This record gives sequence, structure tokens and C-alpha cells, in this order.
Amino acid sequence: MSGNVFPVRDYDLAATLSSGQAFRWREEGAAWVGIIGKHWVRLASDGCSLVAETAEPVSDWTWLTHYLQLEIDLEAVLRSFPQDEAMRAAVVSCRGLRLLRQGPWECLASFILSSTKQIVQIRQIVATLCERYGEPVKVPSGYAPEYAFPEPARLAAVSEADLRACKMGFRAPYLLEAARRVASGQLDLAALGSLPEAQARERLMDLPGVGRKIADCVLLFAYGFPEAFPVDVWVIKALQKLYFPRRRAKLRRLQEFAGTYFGPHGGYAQQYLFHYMRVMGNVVRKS
DNA sequence: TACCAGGAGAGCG
DNA sequence: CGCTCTCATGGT
Repeated sequence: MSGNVFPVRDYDLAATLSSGQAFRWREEGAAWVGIIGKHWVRLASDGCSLVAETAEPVSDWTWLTHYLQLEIDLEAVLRSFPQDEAMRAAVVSCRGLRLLRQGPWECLASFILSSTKQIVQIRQIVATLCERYGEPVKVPSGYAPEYAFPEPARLAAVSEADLRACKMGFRAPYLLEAARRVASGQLDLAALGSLPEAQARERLMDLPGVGRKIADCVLLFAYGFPEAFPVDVWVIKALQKLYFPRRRAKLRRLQEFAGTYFGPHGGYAQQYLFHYMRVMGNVVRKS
């Protein structure tokens, strides 16, 4: 076991790790356990710092601070949001919500699997995929075996039927084709980050099964393009209810509005709206 | 049971 | 274009 303490305030681990950006974190008491690359990690927060434990000794923690985006000035991000009633409410409801910076392949593959799936189901499919095709990672003694997210080359070598057996349904051929293009070098994921946002989006949307929404998720959650603004069913509900309450706006119109209205950290604003709507939905449903 | 889920793509008028 | 249907599967 190895550990480290990182001073940071306003980091809501629960909101961040369960908000539908990443699908491999589970709550364990007051802590969160997950896999980042080849590392098993347990994270806990005490308000002014974040405590990390790993299964293996770590000398350079850059992979973790980068993933968690600890260097981000959240206050500055929040200040850049439009000062309207809806955004204020969203920020108050989940202060400390952050955007992660994930590996492009895991992020792309996960969101290909996400289409018309609930978050709990996406987690299940990803878990099955990792158990069957991921490389084992070192875990602390007493813990169940864990696996890295499968490499593109590994998935490129399996059959569509094998993938369907992981319960991903019609998404199987999409994931398979993505794995093949990345494994063959036809799609260079590492190069996308240095392209202009629009070009990177185009490249992603060349993939079958990847439209505007999934491409924007990858642009935001893996590459950190700050203005990428995924518009999904929840965000449509939020934008419709909060900003277009009178008339029914079309997707194209909402897309356009989102791209201009929310400022230089639109992606962050989007995640607050998304989380806010989901939490509100649960509250309403329970009461 | 009926409906919906962090969509995308094909078919149709 | 813009709308509708379909895709596979599980949760509520």
C-alpha cells in the first residue's frame, strides 16, 4: 500500500465520481474505490484535503492529480458561469462537483456504450467488459480482483458476438469498429487533443455510433475542451425548463444556445446542470 | 405493464 | 431537411 495527501478544498468526491462521467467508481464506506489506468485507488476527502491510497508504491502522482484535475481553480470556473437563477441553484446544489480528465480510449468506449442506457447499466456493461478482457491490476490483500479497461487491440481481436454477450446490444458493432480503428492507427486518439475542437469533434463523429453528444462527452471528459457541451436528455430537460419554459425548443436551437450562453467553461456549467437535474428528479420521485 | 434510459442512423415524405 | 422508427437490454 502507498498513500498521499493532497490539499484541496471544494472537491465533492461523491458528486464527481458518481455523476456519469466515469463508470468504474464504487462507494466503500466514506471512501471511493476505482481503477485509473493500471492503478487501483481508494480516495477519501475530509473537506480541506484529499487522501489517496494505492495498491502499489507510487513515486510520481501526476497521473492522479491530472485525472482529478486538482490544479483547477474551481472558484474561477464558477465565477465564469452566467449569473442567472438557474445556474446559481445548480451550483448551490452540488458545490464541489468537478470534471475529471480521463483516458481518451476508456472515455470513448464507455460513451459509445452509454447511448440510451441508464448510468447503472453502463457501469454494469463496463464492469463485465473489464472482467472479461482487461488486464488484471494489483489490488491490496483481501480485495477482490480488479482489471484495467481493455486495450483497443484486445477488443479489436474479439467477435461482435463476444461483445454482445457483455449485454451491450446494438452498440457492439460500434465498439468493435472503434477498437479496430484505434488499434490499427487509422484513428490516432493521442493526436486529437492538439487539434482545434471542431476538427477533433469531426474525427470522433467519423466513428459509427458516435454523434454530436457522445463526441462532446469525449471532448470534455477526456480532452478537456472547456466549451464542449454534451446535450443529452437530462440537459435538454434542464435547458427547456430553465431557459425556454414557454415554447418547445428544437435540439438544434438548444445546441446553439448552449454553445454561446454558458461562457468559456460551458462544459463545466453543463455538468452542474446535468447533476442538478438528476438530483432534483430523485428528490421529486422520492417525495 | 408500459415506459424510459447521459443516442445514432436509416428511411421516408 | 425534419420527422419517425428501430436498435438491445434492464430498471422502475
